[in-house]
Amino acid sequence: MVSMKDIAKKCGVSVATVSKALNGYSDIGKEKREEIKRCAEEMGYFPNSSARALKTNRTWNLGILITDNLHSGLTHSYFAAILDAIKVTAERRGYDITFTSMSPVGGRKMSYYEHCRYRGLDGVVIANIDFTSPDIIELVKSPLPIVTIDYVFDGRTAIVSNNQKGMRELTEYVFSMGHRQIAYIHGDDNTVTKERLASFYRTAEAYGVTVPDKWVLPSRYRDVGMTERRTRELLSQDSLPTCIFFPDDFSAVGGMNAIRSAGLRIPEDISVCGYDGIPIAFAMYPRLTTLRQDTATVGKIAAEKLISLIENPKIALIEKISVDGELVKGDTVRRMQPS
Amino acid sequence: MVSMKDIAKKCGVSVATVSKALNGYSDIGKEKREEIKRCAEEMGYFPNSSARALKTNRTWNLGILITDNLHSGLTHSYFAAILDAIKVTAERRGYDITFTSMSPVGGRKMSYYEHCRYRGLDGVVIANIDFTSPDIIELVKSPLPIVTIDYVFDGRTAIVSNNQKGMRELTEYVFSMGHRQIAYIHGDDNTVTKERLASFYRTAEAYGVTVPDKWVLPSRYRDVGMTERRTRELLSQDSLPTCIFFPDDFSAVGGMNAIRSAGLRIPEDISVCGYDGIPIAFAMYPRLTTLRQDTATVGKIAAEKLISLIENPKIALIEKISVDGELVKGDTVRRMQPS
DNA sequence: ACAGGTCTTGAAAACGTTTTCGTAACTATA
DNA sequence: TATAGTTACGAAAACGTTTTCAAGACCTGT
Repeated sequence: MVSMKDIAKKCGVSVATVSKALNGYSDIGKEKREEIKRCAEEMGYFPNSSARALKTNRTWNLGILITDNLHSGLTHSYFAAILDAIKVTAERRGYDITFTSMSPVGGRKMSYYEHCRYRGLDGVVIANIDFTSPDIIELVKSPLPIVTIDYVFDGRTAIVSNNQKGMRELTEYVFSMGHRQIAYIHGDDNTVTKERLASFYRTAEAYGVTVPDKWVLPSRYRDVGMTERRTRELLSQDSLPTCIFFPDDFSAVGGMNAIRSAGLRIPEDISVCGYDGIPIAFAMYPRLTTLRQDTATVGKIAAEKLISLIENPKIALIEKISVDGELVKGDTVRRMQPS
Repeated sequence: MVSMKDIAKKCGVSVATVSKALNGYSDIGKEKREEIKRCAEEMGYFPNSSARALKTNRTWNLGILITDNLHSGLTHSYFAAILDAIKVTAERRGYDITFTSMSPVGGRKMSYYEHCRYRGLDGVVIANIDFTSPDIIELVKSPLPIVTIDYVFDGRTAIVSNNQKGMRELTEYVFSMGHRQIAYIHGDDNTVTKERLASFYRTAEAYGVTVPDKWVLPSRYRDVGMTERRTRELLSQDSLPTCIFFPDDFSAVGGMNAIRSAGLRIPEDISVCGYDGIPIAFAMYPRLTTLRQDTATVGKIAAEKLISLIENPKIALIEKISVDGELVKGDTVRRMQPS
């Protein structure tokens, strides 16, 4: 491995001079700088990030905390898409991405925060995780630059998909299509769900519609089986809604199966909506009516805000940023005839 | 940040002693070792990975190269699942995962290999990438421990999903259901596709069936639109197959749309198969007949082999490991009546 | 010719570890 | 008691950088 020392020797200068020439300091003569740069290139020199980090306390490395209890959030297409955007943006700014776990190193378990210190990460993005766990709290309370996704901590920058507006748009669309009997099979009990539910109720109220409790059933995100069962329960009631909202696009597939095996057609007999806008929603037939969350923007902003928190700790603002989604009308909500 | 120096001062010993006590060297007295360990714990000491890496040339960090030309492979559920398994396995063994890109650092573009050197990665997993690009070739020819996924390089360990066997099983199943007219709309022209195609032809031949060229059409993996168009073309021919193979489960959705909008039912009028076994395949109705690739095992073995390559460079074998998938019968292939 | 200024450069310390080698103090053996 | 062997510890160098500070070289204007 060729180091600055080798370049210094070859060029007949000191290591300090090489360092400064390569890092663009102004106090190195033009010809000398050129020569050193050429030398470095020729010899295939590359800096050693460990040595640099040791000296500067900057690793140009961002941590990602995206593991949920079951699995890593990678198989969750919403978070995978966000991670993708974070990665692209970070790389463009010269940062790498490292996963942050609680794995044991050298025999001793490390907390998330300890792990981040160990690796010297410049900052961390936290997403799709149990935000109430003590380990996360410790990390959030630490002095590390941090950005959270879809969850807000006091005094920390957060990027959230605008569930309130999204749900409102989706609900308004359904109302505008003439529906008045709407059921909502919703996801796990967390802040995202609370926001969507609240927005759902508020919008219905604005239309003067009261949603009966029996039409609001709990399921879980991405749980096809449970959503299918809940849908079956719903369909066994004596009065049926004309439209059903599902927790997300994926679980909606389960719900739609339940509907079809009950002999009902979508959307002729019953309309449905998903949430997320995952690729399959655009591909399926009929195209699913849903609200596409703007994962690309969420990820991009998360990375940008984190980096500005790192690079301008004085100036950077602590913000809560809402990213709007986009209504995808699709074909699973039919227009009701005015009765 | 508390360092070994602080512990040494507090315990009245030298830094060397602290280092050895913490790393379990045998030449430190039992009581002293205990005291030092206790001290370290109390003071909240954690090692500095940069300093350690600088000295030992080991980072306990694995690189992942999974970016394809369009986007990062993260949104590709097959690779996301593999990455997930790699991550879990690596973490269990004390390694972290860092993405390896070609981003510019310090103004200069780096090749993949340069990037790996820069970060001091102990090894790299390469997947879902253009294996013919010069940058990849450079990396593969480098002295770095490397494992490739679904592509074989000479003298390098590779983990491949057993496409040959998988396609054979799928084809045999379809034949066993009485089908003799089978079409194959296949994916991009790469080694995976070649293997599947070859296996498809070979199996058909074993059943004494010749597949007409007009029934073997090129599409692209995960391309719903193109697969839908190709399917339409296929359906416009005057003689129709009784079963269609699609590039993968995702694009199969497009194909199925084409079939249905031609007024044909699945599987009553025409049978279909996907490939991959992504979650949606199990959720859709009717359940898709497909071949589930064992992503968990592929990822796990990839990580394990890479780590043994790193830790036992002398002993570790260069291998080509085939991971079998599993036939998922589903409900999209109907049993043909013997005519 | 000299003071003061501007450009260039290098010596050296520091970052936090690991590891080699030396040595002092014991312990066992003859 | 002298010798050899063992055990426990520390001094110091090294890894590859960055950065401060001093200083030499070269001007400029008086």
